[in-house]
Amino acid sequence: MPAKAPDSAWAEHALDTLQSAGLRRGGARTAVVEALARHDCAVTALELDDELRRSGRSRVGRASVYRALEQLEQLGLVQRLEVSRGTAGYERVEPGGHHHHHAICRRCGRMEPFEDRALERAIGQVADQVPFQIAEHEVVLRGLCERCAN
Amino acid sequence: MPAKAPDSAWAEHALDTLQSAGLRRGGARTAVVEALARHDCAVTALELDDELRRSGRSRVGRASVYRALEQLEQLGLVQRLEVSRGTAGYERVEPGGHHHHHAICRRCGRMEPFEDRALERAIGQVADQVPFQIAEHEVVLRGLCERCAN
DNA sequence: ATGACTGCAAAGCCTTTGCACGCAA
DNA sequence: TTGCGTGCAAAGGCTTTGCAGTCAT
Repeated sequence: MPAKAPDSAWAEHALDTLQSAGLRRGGARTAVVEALARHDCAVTALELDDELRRSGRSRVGRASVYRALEQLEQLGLVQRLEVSRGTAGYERVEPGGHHHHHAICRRCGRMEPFEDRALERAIGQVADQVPFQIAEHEVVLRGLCERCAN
Repeated sequence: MPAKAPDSAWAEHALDTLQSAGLRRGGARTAVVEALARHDCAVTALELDDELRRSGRSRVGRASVYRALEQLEQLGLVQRLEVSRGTAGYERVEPGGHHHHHAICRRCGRMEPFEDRALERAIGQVADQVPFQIAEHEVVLRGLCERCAN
C-alpha cells in the first residue's frame, strides 16, 4: 500500500518493452508492472503479492508474480537483489540509467537508498577493466541503522 | 578440492576469535574453518559440505557447516553474499581489511574477483555520509563473461 | 482459433530447527 | 561433570514447476 504516485513513464516503457519482446499484456503481468511502478525501492515478491491480493481488483496468483518479475528482470526492466537472508527484492530500472544503491541494517533489515556520482564513476572504470561485458551492478552497505545502533 | 595452500594465518585468527567469544573448538567447526582457509573466493555451504564429506577424515553434518558459517559471519570472520539465485557464498575476511569484489556471469555463474583502490575510496566516503554505522560492503558486477559473450 | 498467460497446488532447493548423543573444557 | 557442539532427520520459507482452464491477439 504505497501512498505514492506511480512512475507511469516506467510502467509504459516496461509494457512496451514486454510487447516488443513478443509477450502479451496479460492481466497479472500488467498488475505486477503497475505495482512495481508505485515503489521507489526494492520490494519482495511476497510483498507485491500481498498488495495485489489485498487491493482485490483482480485475483493474481503468486506464481504469476514470480514469473512476471523474472521476465522483467531478464529484459533489464527491474533489478533483483537480496534484501535479507534468502529473500529477493526487486526494483525498477529507469531507462535513463539513474539509480541508487542500498544500506541495509543487519539487525532490523531497514533499507536506506543512496546515490553517489563518485561511486558510479569508480564502478564504471572498474567495469571496463574486468574481462566481462558488464550490464549492471549493485552496491550494498551493511551495518546498523541509527535506531539499532543505540 | 582446492589445490591451494591454506591461509593458515586466517585460520588461526578465526579459531582464536571463536575461542575468545567463548566458543569451543569442536571438530566440525574447526573443519569448516580449515576448509574455508583453502578458498580464496566465495564457496557455497553445500560445496564445503561436499568437500568435507569427500575428504572423509571426519563425518561433518550439513547443519554444522551452516551453523559454523553463521557464527563466523556474525564474528565478522567471513562475509556472505548471494552467488546465484537463492544460494549464498561465503569467503574469508582478512584481518587486514584487504578484500575483493566480484563480477558474476549472468549466464554461467562464473565468478571473477577484482579489487580497486579508487572504488574502495569512493565507498568509504559514501559510508560516512549514510545514517548507518557501516561495518561492511559488497559490490557485484553482473554481465556476461568472455566465454558466454560469444 | 490458438497458443500464450494465469491460478492453484504440488514440488524443489537451500537453509534452519529439534532432539538425543558425544565431546571439549 | 556440565552444557556446548554435532549429526541426523524433519521442518521452514522462498521460489519454481506442472497442469488445466482462460484470455489476448
